[in-house]
Amino acid sequence: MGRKVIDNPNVCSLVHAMNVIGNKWKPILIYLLANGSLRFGKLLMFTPTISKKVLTEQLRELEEDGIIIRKKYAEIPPRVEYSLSKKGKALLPILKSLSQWTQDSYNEIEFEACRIVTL
Amino acid sequence: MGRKVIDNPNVCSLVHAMNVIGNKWKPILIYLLANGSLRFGKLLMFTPTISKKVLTEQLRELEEDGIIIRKKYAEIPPRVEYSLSKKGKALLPILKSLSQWTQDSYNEIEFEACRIVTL
DNA sequence: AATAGTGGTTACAAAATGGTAACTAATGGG
DNA sequence: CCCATTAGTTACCATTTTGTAACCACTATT
Repeated sequence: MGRKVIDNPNVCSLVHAMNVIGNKWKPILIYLLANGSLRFGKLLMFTPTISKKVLTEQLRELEEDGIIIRKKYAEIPPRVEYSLSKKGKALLPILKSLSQWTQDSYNEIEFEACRIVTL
Repeated sequence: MGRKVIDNPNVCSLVHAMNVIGNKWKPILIYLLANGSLRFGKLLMFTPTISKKVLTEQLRELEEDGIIIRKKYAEIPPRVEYSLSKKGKALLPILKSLSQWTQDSYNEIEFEACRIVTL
């Protein structure tokens, strides 16, 4: 009589979604790209305290998962533009509703800690 | 000329939401409680490979964040029932749409890895 | 007196994630 | 020949997260 397992495709898909977007930086990066493409340098500026290394890693993973598109121009100095793919854009309303959920569920004081993190 | 910062309340709230649900076990636990309360032992059984220690930690954090309710009965052997709070229930449609997003965006092969994890 | 059952706790270890600082490649301009 | 610019890479380290195994408290049952 072994341990029961999850074979629920909904739970499985949810786990997958979390693997794709559920970490410290990815939802922020996706949100930043909501209004169009941005260059590496801009993403670095707009994402406070992220390092080049970690930004590169996160962008690579998002690209692998088909969330963003990386367009490299053959210029010197280099120019690279990141934008949301169709999959990525489909995520926006969901991220918006998550954001809204926080705003509906917690008052200012309760998530003050978050404000500090992002200042 | 310092680095720019995020003061967007939407991004901030999204970060908060991810702090609350964006890890390996929490979305699964919330999903498991979608259809009513479950005892500690059942949650342990239905969440493959989670350890008692980690399950306890996750449940405590979800309780602190107001997502679940812990009801302890004064019985021997002990009985503890976990259920979703109002905040927790409000999360369900969002988790469902995340799950749906995966199912719309990735084919079976692409998230086969996830199936293996949950078997 | 020993054991089972439930919901934990504890000390410890391993793995995953995130961070720092220095370095690189390629080219135009002074 | 040196410097600036951009988008990285590299080696190394710190922190956070997750996991393992043993133990505990309380009572009923054998």
